[in-house]
Amino acid sequence: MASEGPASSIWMRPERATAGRPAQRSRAEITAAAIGIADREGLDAVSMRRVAAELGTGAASLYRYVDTREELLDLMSDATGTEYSLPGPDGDWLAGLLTIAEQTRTIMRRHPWLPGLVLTRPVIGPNGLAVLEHYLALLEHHPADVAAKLEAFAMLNGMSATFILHEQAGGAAFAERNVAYLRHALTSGEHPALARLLSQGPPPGEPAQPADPADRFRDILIR
Amino acid sequence: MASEGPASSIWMRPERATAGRPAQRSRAEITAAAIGIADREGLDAVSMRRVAAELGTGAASLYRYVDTREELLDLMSDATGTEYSLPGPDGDWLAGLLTIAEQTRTIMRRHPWLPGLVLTRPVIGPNGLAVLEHYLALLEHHPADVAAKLEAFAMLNGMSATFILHEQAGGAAFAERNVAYLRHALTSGEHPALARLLSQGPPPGEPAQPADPADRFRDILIR
DNA sequence: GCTAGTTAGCGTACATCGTTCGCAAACTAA
DNA sequence: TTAGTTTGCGAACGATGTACGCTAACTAGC
Repeated sequence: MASEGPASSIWMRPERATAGRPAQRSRAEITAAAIGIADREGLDAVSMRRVAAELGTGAASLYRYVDTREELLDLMSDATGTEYSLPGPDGDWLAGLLTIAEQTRTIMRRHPWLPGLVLTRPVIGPNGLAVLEHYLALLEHHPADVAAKLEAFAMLNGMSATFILHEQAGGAAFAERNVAYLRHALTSGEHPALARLLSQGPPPGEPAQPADPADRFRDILIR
Repeated sequence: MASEGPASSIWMRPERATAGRPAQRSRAEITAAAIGIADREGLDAVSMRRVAAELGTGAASLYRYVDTREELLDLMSDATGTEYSLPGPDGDWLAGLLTIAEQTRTIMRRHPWLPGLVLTRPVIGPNGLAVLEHYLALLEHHPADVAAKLEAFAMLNGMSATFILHEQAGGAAFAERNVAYLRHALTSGEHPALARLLSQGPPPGEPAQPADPADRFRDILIR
């Protein structure tokens, strides 16, 4: 019986047993394989069989390391926490926050599947906890109470994820469909008011002067 | 051949053909059934077979109305746009924006699956277009250019979705797991720094003075 | 009213998915 | 050496999204 109560996370279970046949693989190894597939082919390509094949093993074997596929996704999410560089605080907490947020953006651009996971299935593991710890240390002398700080952390992550999601969507298939429909709706002659409102600038989809997303990101966060 | 280019939305195809055997159902009818299931049993329960069964028909029949399941999700997303009440602008654009955002919150609470869809699969259909039109009308005399307004609209929706997602997560299974792990990590004796930082307030998971989410929502939006 | 032509309804089938079961192999502790 | 425990994993199950192909039901033109 490896599974415990209904509300326990994978990191509360020991990774390896002390007795019996030793495991050939590790959580980290499996997680890395899954992340590689997701980076290359998208999150949907991360099936148990596909990950197992990547490791040269059988699909059922993975269930010795992970209770469900969703737990594997949790491992992937948390693993990206190792990509942060968390220097000691230097007194300027705003600058510290911006540094975190900008690293978040870099990491999420490196792993296009991350924003979706963070938003739909937020999870805290050892690495996420380290980031949270750093964040709280930055704000140690800030007057706000802990609850507010935690909520702000959640909103900061959520906004970053949302921003990167939209940033990616610029060239993705979804935007094409939406732009196509917008054009269709405008061309159809209906919506004269909308046409007038939109005519104040360039047509959607191809801004004449595309602002650097990094700058826009910073502007939105700092306001 | 019903499908066109790779990047065209469902609303660019005519709903009903002029010739041939007339359809027994409509997009709206199918969408309503799907929304009902999602409201009651969650988005995962919205399978083609399940929706078809709800309508007393076969799964394959749905493909006469919709090319893929994802298109059905698009229909569901856009259909929620009919639940807005969009009064004519009265000059106070900030109040107008807040009214929209608060309706967004109400609608997303009524359809718990909506925030996830909005974030992962943003889509614009006829009803979403009406909301966008109203939003742009509110800001008609605002000095910002159209691109900035569109981006602000996207961020407003994204932030609303993120907020409701976290609001819902308060009692959901994910939070339990995370809180359980946090407690586990703190109890384990490691992370003395984190323990100190968190001790400035009540333990996580059970805030002593839970603020009204509606107020928090307004505060965050207005700042 | 008849005949083409076109579309809808849908049973069936297929590939793929997450997951479970059960057994043999491989190890630790005594 | 033995008993106990855990791992690896082939095979199977149920559910999923979707393509195919047939029949039934309709419209348009005569």
